[in-house]
Amino acid sequence: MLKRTHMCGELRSDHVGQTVTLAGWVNTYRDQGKGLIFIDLRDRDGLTQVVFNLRDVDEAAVNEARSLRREDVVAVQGLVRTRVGGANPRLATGTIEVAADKLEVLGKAETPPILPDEHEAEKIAEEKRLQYRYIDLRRPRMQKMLRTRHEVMQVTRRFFASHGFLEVETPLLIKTTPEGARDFIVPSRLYAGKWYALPQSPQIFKQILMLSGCDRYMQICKCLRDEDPRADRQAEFTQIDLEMSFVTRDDVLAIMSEFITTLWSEILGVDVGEIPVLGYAEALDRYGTDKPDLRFGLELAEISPLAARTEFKIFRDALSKPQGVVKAIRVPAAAGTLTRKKIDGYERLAREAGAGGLATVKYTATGYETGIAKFLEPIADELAAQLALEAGDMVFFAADTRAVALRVLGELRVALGRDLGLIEDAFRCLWVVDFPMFSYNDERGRWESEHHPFVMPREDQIQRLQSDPGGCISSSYDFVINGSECGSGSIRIHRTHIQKKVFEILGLTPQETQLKFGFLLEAFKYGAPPHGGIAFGLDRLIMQLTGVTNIRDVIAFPKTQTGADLMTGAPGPADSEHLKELSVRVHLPKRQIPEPETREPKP
RNA sequence: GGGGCGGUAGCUCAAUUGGAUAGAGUACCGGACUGUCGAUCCGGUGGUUGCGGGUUCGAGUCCCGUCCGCCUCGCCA
Repeated sequence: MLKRTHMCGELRSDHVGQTVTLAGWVNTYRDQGKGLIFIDLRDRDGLTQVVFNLRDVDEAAVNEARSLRREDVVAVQGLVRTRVGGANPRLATGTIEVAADKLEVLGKAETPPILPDEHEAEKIAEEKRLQYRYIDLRRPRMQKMLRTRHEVMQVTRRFFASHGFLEVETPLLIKTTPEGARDFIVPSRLYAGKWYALPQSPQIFKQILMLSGCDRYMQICKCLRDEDPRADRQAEFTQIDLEMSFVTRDDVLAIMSEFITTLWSEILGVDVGEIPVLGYAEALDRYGTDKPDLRFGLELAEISPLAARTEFKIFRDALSKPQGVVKAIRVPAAAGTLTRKKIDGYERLAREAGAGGLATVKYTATGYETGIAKFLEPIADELAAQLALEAGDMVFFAADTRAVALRVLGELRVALGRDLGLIEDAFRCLWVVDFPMFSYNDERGRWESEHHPFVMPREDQIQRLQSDPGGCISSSYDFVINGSECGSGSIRIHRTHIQKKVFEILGLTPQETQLKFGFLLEAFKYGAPPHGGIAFGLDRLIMQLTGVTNIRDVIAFPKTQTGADLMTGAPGPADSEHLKELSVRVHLPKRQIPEPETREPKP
């Protein structure tokens, strides 16, 4: 076999005169007839033009080159020389070419079902790209993604190692934990009828590591949650998981801010600047969400006191509800640009978000026009002053319970920012802190953890666990970048009596607590340091760093929305022998679930 | 589980109100061409219109069911 001497993106004018050997895939071929054939050879590094010329090589080699087709794998030996036909400025190697004298076909390709062309990739059905992932991954952009992902992992390990973190692996086959997402479970062969769970996160193990004196832990680990995927969510995903002993919240935020700054600097050469900290309540009030996109303004305004002075029934009805509010969003200079159709779309969006409708008004030099203009007369000047209105602005109103109004305007804000082109090309990070400890689930009639059951209340809030669980503020924090939640953590409970109290609020009986978390409570008894940490969503960080909106594009081998792997055909059936060993019997529901189709390439 | 969009040649798409032999680009096959570079030019092969049923003289098109993919709500401590 011809041994490779260089990569396909490597050769420059400096190499002219050298005899080299390249190996890779035939990206394109251009047969000029008689005895002149060009091959663009591709590997993960780039493209190099190889030329077969009857004037330089024997006829057998030219004939073999003539039979080359796209995606054939070949090795080529030849002389690097300046291009006879002029440079190609679109290629990094565009000034040179390799004049082949030896060709070895290492892997002849059948006609490929899809081609790894960047200009085609956007059009090819994702189903096909997933089915033939090995071809799709040959695209430069996908190679770039794999490389970026690799670099992020390298930077991460280097950063945390240099800050005293130990990389420790935690088990995949673990005990199922109640609450949280649905677990994937694995039958135990040695304990008939018993099951392992796959981890939703290494949460308990990393806390145990703190009790074990590990002091600082990190791991890049797979987490599995059996819930329906979304554009930014897979059942199987990767976390950068971290935990530190003897720290306060601000200690964690400081070092994690430094990590993010380092990451963006090393991967993109971008300075993300000081990362601001925003309270949960303030984030909701100003942006209608706990993961605000700070790349544009359009902040929400609270106008309940003014709204109360109008005769508008929608406003008055909303304000008479418990937690009723009227909130407004000023859209600068939108009166001329927002079409009727767009505004109708926003009204539909508002209804889908739970609102009864969406009140609108235009502000002009002569006052309010259209929509609910007439109702605003009693508060005309004060409203204009509070919202700092200028002629040409529009205002959207949401009047409902606080939760609904915030959700409606929060979603509207994002849609407006996008539609009006207000989103700046930048990375805007922030920490959101001071989340509530619990939220009340009306359906289930009980308190649930806002984050998870091991989150410590903020130090000044501990007594509220007893008196006012709903008002109790936690020590947790979320990392948000450009409106995407990419990390989440907290200071943990390390005192048994507080942990027991939290379990009690969550409705676990002492017996259940003992059964499910007895080992953890026991562990706390024998010397537990205060500790806290965070987990970053690696996939989401890579999405931000590579500018893609689909999590499947940053995972080498992702699954579909129904949890299938279109390349391998997983999930598949287990044979009955195997099931018998595991003491598992399959009991299909009445409506049979068909096997996922295995996608064998046609012969 | 709900809502929305989509599925026609290997790939990307078209096909009028239900009407004749389902077309185009590209890939592939054959031919021409010694400086191309998303090569070009000429010719050709290629179809279970996702699958099953129904309505009709006639279905890619209409109806019912079902499968697959994407977006989304629920869900995601």
